Amino acid sequence: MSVALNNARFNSKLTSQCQNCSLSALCLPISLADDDVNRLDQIIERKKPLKKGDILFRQGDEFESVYAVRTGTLKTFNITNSGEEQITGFYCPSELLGLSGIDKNIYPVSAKALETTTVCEIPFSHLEQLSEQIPTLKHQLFKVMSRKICDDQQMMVLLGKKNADEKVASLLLNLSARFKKRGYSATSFRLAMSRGEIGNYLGLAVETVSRVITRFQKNGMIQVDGKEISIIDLDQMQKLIGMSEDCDKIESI
Amino acid sequence: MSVALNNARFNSKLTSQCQNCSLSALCLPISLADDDVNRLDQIIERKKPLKKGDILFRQGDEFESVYAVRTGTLKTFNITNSGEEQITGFYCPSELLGLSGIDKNIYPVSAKALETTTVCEIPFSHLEQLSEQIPTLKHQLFKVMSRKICDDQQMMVLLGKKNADEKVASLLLNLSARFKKRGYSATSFRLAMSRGEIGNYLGLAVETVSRVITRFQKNGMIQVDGKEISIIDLDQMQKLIGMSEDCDKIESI
DNA sequence: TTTAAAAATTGATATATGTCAGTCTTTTGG
DNA sequence: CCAAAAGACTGACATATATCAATTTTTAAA
Repeated sequence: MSVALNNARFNSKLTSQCQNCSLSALCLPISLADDDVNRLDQIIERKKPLKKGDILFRQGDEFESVYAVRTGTLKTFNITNSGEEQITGFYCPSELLGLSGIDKNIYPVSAKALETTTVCEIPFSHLEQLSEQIPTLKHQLFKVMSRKICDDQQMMVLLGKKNADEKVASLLLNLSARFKKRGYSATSFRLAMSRGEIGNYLGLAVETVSRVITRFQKNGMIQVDGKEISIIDLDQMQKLIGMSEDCDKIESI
Repeated sequence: MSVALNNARFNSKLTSQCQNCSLSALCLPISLADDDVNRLDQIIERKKPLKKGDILFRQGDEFESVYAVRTGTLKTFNITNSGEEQITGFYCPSELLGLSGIDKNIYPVSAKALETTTVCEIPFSHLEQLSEQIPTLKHQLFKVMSRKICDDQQMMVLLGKKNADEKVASLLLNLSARFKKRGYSATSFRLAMSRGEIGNYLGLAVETVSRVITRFQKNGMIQVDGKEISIIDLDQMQKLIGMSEDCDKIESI
């Protein structure tokens, strides 16, 4: 992207693709030296785009890589013994997925594209090796995993303590924050997932999700056109969930 | 402990405390060389016992250490904006807590002893440094964190999809498995946490927990005397939750 | 573009679990 | 050892959300 080149990095001698990737500010450890970025770049494989519905990895597959989302969205899920799908997360650009596979060398969930999606594949053994030579990278990895633990625990709070309204509002605000971080609008975005997937993720029936969204719209809190969402009254919404989503709260202290 | 000394390690030249700790098989990376164990040992501080109700660290405190439980039990929890406590985990001997603090350098939860408890404090900066010199240790750390992510996601499935019976049964079987791993009885143990704490953790009212436990007892599935629990019909209980708790299932493939 | 299939919405009803209240039991501190 | 407080249990009732069913809208395929 010429835009990407016309920034502060324009004068860099780097030739790496990571360097030129519009996501690098988010996905690269901030303080990696130029040379380190090049080394990281060399272990990354850019895979061809996934179409909607394509599987990136399957529950039970041997764990080899973690993936950074470049464009699009994925969901991770397990198939429970009773055969139902349980969604455990949604992944947007710049986010890393697959970390849960490290423990047993097997992915404990499947990952599926919700729309056309591109990812960078990062073979974990290489990443781990490289992290031996680059302490900052190692620390970043610890941080990313720690944040995931923190986020998942917030999700536990949501599932255990919140009512349907709070659950849906939390998801919308969470997505909003993630879009914002990537430089997109915090108040107007497109949901890549269906109402059914939202319900599955939040522990609600589809019908309940639908009703909550309708109610929010009648309240004038949001405006909805299919998958397009505009948050009209961000304040009210934040109040609704008691905003200070704990992990987030701490961030702002 | 003389018992500990009378095992295969008796002939070791190691003098470290970790080496002699009855938990070492669980808490030490299995394949650390003797010398590495000694180095690990040197960074660990053994703290004086916590009494029931004592706080190990507080939500918002600066993150400095992770802790390995030696004896006793702790819970981690956050105080939500509305002032309620939400328990995010219980920690038994050999388990590591505090990892969620790495990300923001602040503990996002508090940790409190449920009974008299001893822990080893492991300053994280030292551990991280040491992990640079001992790749196996680094890998173990990644694994521990990955497992935590995996476990938390299972918890999300539990909270989102399971009914009260399944939730309580899942917790009992989960505790059972953890006791078993440490060499204790898998079918007879003492709950360190109150019914209220169980309910809080599982997203249920105390009364519901009480009723479920009573029902299980009437079914002859368990026998209860206050906090003492005996699982009578493990099979039935495993069937109840559809056993193959996913992460566990994969382990057994 | 037309048609079939999938997803979303809405209403009526059922139900699991929460809430409230009272009692009994266990734990704890003096 | 006793008294007070905390925890646990049980029943009656309330309610949020699930389930079922029917309709409308959107998406995907031919």
